[in-house]
Amino acid sequence: MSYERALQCLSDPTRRRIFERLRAGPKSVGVLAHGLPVSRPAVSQHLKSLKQAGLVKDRSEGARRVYYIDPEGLGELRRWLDQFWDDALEAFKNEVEIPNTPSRRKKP
Amino acid sequence: MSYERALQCLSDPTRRRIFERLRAGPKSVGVLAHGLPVSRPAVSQHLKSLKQAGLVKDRSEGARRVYYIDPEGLGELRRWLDQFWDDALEAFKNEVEIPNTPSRRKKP
DNA sequence: ACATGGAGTAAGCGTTGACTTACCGTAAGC
DNA sequence: GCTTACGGTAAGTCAACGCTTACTCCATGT
Repeated sequence: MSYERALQCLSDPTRRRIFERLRAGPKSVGVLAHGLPVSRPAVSQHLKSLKQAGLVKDRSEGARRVYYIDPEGLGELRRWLDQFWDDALEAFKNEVEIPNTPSRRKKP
Repeated sequence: MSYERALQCLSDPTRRRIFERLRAGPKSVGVLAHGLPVSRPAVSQHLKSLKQAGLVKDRSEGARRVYYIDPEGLGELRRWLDQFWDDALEAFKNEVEIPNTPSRRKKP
């Protein structure tokens, strides 16, 4: 239902960097923002998008908010891609190496 | 090297529609444009992007240009996603259901 | 209670990018 | 040859979006 959102989210480089940094483990917003070339509010906004796309979850840990990867959105994306992959491979076999313009050829 | 481009490409709804229509088989630009809510030049531009991302290939068939899905870009995307997926699942197990704010709780 | 730090929200700005119309090259048919 | 269909390119427009600064809320510590 929302692989569209996941794609949309992961298309942005900054958002991807945030997401990839979460791969090492859960991190707070401040920690995520530190080392990125954008301000902390920007990171907050990106995290909001990622959350809506089902790509991350968060829990509050005292005053901090800790984010971590949610396999949900990633799974949807994967399913969509896999289903595509199968069809694509099969269709590709029928189309491989059909020469360009079999009708007429330029003669210099 | 270019899963970034693939993501960027597939994030656009129109481009996705074009790409998904190619799943049924190779199609010319005109056929692709017909039935889409955008003009034919727009489709041309999208196809250019898709091609640069390694998501489609084209061959000329007389006066027509026929596009079809190229598994190359799809494969890169899939590899990136899969590698992510494994890490994400494992990391997720350690983080499931940690309650919010174990320290202090609101009492109404 | 007050001060501090961590994080989400609002408003505004600037850029990116998806779309349009108009134009140009090229291949097929008369 | 000329004409017609097909498709890529150019230039310009407008909305979407990523970022910033400012403000506010909440949780902790002294």
